[in-house]
Amino acid sequence: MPRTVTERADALPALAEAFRDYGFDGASIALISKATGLGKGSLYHFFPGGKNEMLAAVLDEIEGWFEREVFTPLEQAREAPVAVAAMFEAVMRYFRSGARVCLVGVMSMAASRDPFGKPIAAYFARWIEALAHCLAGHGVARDRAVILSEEAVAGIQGAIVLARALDDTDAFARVVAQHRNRLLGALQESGTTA
Amino acid sequence: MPRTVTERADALPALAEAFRDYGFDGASIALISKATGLGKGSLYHFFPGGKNEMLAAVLDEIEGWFEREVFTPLEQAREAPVAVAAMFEAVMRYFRSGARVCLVGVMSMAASRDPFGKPIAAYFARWIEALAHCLAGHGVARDRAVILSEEAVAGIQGAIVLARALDDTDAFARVVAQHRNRLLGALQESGTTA
DNA sequence: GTCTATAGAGTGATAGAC
DNA sequence: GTCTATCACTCTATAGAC
Repeated sequence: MPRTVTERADALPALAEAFRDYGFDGASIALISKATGLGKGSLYHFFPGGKNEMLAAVLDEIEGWFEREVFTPLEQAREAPVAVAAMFEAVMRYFRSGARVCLVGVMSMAASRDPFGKPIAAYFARWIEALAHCLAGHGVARDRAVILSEEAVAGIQGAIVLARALDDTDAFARVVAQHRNRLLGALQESGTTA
Repeated sequence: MPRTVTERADALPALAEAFRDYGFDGASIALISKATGLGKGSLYHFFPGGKNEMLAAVLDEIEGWFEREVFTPLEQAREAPVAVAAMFEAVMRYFRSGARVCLVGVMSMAASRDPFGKPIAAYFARWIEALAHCLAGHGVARDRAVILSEEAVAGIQGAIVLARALDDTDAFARVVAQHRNRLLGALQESGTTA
């Protein structure tokens, strides 16, 4: 009967999806069990800390994904315009044009966020920092790079809210494109071409 | 023992606060009862539809407030720059510089939103429409007015997410100021001064 | 036997509804 | 206050891998 040799990490995508779809409070253990295909026994074996540990693991995986796919590429970029464009493409794909919510963003507004305040803050701070570093490294004044980055990251979060509210992924695409063009424009003005 | 002459409307502010602070799922009837000072009996007397009806009433009140304080003033504005500036001031106050979440925005991302999809969509559509009308009425090209408005409304929502995540109301102020200045700049360019 | 992954009955507490 | 359903979580039992 046992021994399906499942690893804890294998459950994370389904877990993340459950939290995204139903929220932290809304995702009951019964629902999570169904979503992951894991019995309660396995769930509590892998996550002895219960739901909190499950969410912590999911947030950690998300942070890891962004670190690899977004933050590091931005910081190591040789050509800022290419890196910035790539970031926006990655974000469009990841959030499915606003049809998929940002779990970190959702948790930042939830009451149940308290135990997760640090990873949540770190995610956004890291994103802004990486983007600003990329801009500043290519001639944009540091102060301006930071405010532009804050604005873009906030804009992406807001675009998700808008797209979900209006049930309109085009709205997401339009808003995100505005921010992309603004950043690319700032890079062009500031001119260190490579 | 009864007859404290409370009206249903009197409970709405406390109800709204409870939903904002704990989320729809997180706000239990027991908690709501304490927050409003109303017993369960009174709550179900005023809101026979239970929690769903409570949230619907709160969303309706919020929509009413924005209609009076934000949407209508924008549409009837004689001087667009003044009206736009006033909108941003009202928003800064209402959301307490990002310390207070937008209940409509939060609900747009929640799974429990299903029954509330229409008022949620209407709130954002109305906001964008009123703002775009104000801009377009003062010389900004219609298409540009719409995308600028979408971007600003999304930006405000994103600024709330960011401020909560970073626990930094200054970030909210900075991002919102960027959007305010962009709209005021667009009005200045387009020039029909009144 | 020991260890790990599994299923799921059973725990008390608390939910929303009336 | 009373109802039933469901909550997060615990525990026992067990099946294979060593």
